[in-house]
Amino acid sequence: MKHNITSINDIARALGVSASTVSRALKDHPDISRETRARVQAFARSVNYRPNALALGLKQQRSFTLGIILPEIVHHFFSTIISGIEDLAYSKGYRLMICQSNEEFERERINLQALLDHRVDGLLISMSKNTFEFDHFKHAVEHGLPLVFLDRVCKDIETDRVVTDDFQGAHLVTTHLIRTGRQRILHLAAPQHLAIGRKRLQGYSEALADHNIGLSDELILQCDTPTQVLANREKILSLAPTIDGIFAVNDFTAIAVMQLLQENGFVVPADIAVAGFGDDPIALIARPKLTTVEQKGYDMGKEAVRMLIERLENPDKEKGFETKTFSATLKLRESA
Amino acid sequence: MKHNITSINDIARALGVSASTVSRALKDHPDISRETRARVQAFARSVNYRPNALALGLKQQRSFTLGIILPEIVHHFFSTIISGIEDLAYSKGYRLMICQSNEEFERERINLQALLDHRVDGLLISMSKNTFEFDHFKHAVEHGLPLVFLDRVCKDIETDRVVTDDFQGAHLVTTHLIRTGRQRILHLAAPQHLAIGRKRLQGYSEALADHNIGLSDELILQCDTPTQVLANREKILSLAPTIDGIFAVNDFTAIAVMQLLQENGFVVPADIAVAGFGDDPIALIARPKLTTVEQKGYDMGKEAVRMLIERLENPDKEKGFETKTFSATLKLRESA
DNA sequence: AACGATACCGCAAACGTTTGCGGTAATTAT
DNA sequence: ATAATTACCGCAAACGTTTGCGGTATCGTT
Repeated sequence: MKHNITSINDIARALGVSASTVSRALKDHPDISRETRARVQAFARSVNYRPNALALGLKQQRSFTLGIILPEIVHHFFSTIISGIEDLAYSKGYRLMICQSNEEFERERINLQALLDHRVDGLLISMSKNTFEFDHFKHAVEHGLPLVFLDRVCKDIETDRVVTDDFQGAHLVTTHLIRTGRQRILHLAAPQHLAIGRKRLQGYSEALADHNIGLSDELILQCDTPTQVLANREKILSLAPTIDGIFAVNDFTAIAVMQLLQENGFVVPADIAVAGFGDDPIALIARPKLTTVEQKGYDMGKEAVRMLIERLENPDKEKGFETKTFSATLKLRESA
Repeated sequence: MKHNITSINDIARALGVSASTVSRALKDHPDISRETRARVQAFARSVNYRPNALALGLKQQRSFTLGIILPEIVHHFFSTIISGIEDLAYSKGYRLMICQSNEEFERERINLQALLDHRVDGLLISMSKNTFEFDHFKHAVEHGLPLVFLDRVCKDIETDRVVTDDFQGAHLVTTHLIRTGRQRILHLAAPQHLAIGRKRLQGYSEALADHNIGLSDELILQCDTPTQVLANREKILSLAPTIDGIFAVNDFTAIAVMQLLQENGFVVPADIAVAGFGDDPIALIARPKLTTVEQKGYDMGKEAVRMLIERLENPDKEKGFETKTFSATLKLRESA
């Protein structure tokens, strides 16, 4: 609804000049006399004039808005990403339109379409777990829209990416488990169509191989949420007497399995060492405190939006796509 | 930058009709013949025509965008609020522009101004902890923009609100502590210019009074973050031998103080019972599991956006402002 | 005095969409 | 045959902003 907001046309009428004079005066354009500029600026201040971003966006073909699609906002890692994005975007004068896909392909597609309709200047996307088809991303990129994939990247689309060195992190933490005497390590894995799932499993596998420990299929379980820990409780408990370590693909899953073990008489880390991936705040709250791999959500978010804004503000600079890989850091605590 | 996106004008040229014909045909307007409507619609589909939301917004004076300002996105409670908002907004066809104030008044003010510039249809705001002056809210409301305050409300502005029954929750949990034998209960409070801080302290005070227990100023400490628990560690540890319960204003603070006590030889809940407010996932991760008051962020977010959209979609319905108060539920676990 | 240059402002089109209302041809009623 | 009505489409203005370019008055040079 019309909110009696003052426009350039209103100012023009009030001062008896044209809208183009007002527009130029507000920009301190030398074609407009100093006197007229001063009159217009003073009046604009007095009526709290603010340019309409919709009109500006239509005229300039820029909306100063970035579109973000993440799987789940409540997931701590994703909320730190958003926080990092928002902090830098705010300082650079960009607004954020944030959507969550809730791991649903269709919702991701519809949200992406809506962001395109709103003429966002660029996109930051972490792909849904259930996205197996990428035309919606292709469509966006074909429009020349800069897009940075974050964490959950789509390998079919050539574009900038910001990821954690999942392989390295998994390798580090598995190596740590082995070097502290663990030999039979269960890996609670993410779905393998996700790069992070694959790379963390690869890191785990390679670390075992590096220590001449054979890979055992029965020690790899797809289980990447607390809900799935519950769903797999019988399996996990039947394996428990035969293992001495667990590397879970994220902290929530690690803590869920740790608590399951503790509730069933196992002592962590004495009986079974447990490690996660993420270094969420819960890692410090859990007892024992969780050994995990730090994942720098905030910094990743900041870097992703920095890369995006660099493309937006240098559109003619033909720059090859980059993948920025954040190194993983092992956080040694009590659980492993 | 122009992304070669098809406009109504492009379709009009291609089909040899006028833009107004195309616009009407796309809306199945009876003034346009069936044959022309069919031709236009088929062509629009074939070129993936999508209306430009900026142009639509300018013309219709509606942007189908809601502005949200919250203190901190990484704070679990706020991320659940966003999730609730986003789920309902998505289903009703609204986009979200989300900003965080980082508890800074100036950033809240600038973010609010930017949302107004973008002509968001309505606002959902949880006030910054450091907001003591409300002209920026008044300015928004004076423009006739619907605004719903969430959780951290501003009492000087008449508008819709969604809150937790902080008083009731605090009363419930303090009563529980008393009824399980605790007599000297430390309250770790939020700043008193925040309604939630005041009401939770009031609930605590009233519960003590209800049980003929005198209120002691030395048992009220402003301390509402883990960082402040560290800052107040000497004070808390000097009080510890003289108290038998703690009611902290939020879960993070409760768990931080619980861990401080445990690290200094106290047993929870045997020596000192500890309760929080919020029922974040960390409540279940902490050991002992935290007794706390459930705060329904997701449902509050959903309700807030429902109220906002109801006003947007019924602008002529003169409806008094409401405050929806979500009841608090005590979650009894092991820490108290 | 005449001509050229400059200061200062406004016209009009454009971005993309919607819609009130008018024009014209075809159809229907008298 | 003529008048009235209707179907179907387009013109033009509007939402709010920007900007290329032209008009006019004033000033400076010859």
